[in-house]
Amino acid sequence: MTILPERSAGPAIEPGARPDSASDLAGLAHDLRLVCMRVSRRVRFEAASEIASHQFSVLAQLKAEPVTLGDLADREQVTAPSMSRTVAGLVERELVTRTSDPADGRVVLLSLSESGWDVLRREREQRDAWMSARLEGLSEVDQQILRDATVLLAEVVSR
Amino acid sequence: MTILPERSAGPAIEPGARPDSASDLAGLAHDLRLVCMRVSRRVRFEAASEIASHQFSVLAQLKAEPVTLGDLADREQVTAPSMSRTVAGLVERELVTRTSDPADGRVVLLSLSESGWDVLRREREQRDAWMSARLEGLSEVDQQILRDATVLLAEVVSR
DNA sequence: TATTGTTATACTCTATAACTATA
DNA sequence: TATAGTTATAGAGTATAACAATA
Repeated sequence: MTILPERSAGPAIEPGARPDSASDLAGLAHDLRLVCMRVSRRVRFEAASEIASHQFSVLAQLKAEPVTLGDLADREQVTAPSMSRTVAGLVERELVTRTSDPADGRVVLLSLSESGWDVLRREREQRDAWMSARLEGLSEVDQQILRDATVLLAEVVSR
Repeated sequence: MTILPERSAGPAIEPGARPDSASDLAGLAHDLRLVCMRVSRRVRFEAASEIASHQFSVLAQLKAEPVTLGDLADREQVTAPSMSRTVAGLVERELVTRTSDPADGRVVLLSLSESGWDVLRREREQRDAWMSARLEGLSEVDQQILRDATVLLAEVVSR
């Protein structure tokens, strides 16, 4: 039995024309993808944000280490001019710091400021709070299922 | 042991300053949210699309039944003028059909055209293909874990 | 001469305000 | 007079093309 609509097997997408096949991998792929995207969408919509989505995404890229503008553009799949502008806004808001690469004068290294960390932390807390509210009251057994699934998902998504 | 970075417990977000607590619900919420959002992001980035994200989102809203412009705007969390314009583009591309509500002359009912269904179907197939490729080769046990988790996630996200 | 990044310009998506048509 | 939707106008984000600085 399929819990989510629009199965990928067969040409029919219309309601009522869905084959029953949660036991095949394609069916799992569809249902799992859809539910993940629903989580993502609702988190983005319902966890009130103080920063635009594309800006937050850039901040998140700077968590681990300073990144060049070109790398940022690649990771976010936008052009260099576009990223240049986004970064300029973040620098103006003092969420991101620009430094020159001592080894190559052309390169600009971008890193998070203290305020940038603060924004990132608050945003994360709000998003996690939304998710925590959803999981509230789940049995230990169900929690363990989700824990195991999280490990699996993290593995397969890294492929 | 936490598999994903940036735990929500405690003030520290910096790498290396993460407490170990995958056994609490907050930790699960964080890890699960993050992996769902990663799936969503990679699907949107890597499953090549023939249609812009916000346009696709509107098409998806029209799957079940005709929807008014105002309802569409609410669901997509944009203003009516913005949705009016988005819909105008979809109507011009003949992916969406406009009809008048026989009961109320002010209301515009929007529904999917045949081409709209085609686009939706192709997009869904590409996204599912991406996800299927990730799940390829998973053991039956692991598949069952993900199936159970999908059911659980669908339930809690509906809350 | 090639590469990194910015500036110039145009197009799209979004918003608020003002307008039209219908109830 | 209130509601559903559109048009007018402006503010961002993004793209391509042209430019500046450095390697």
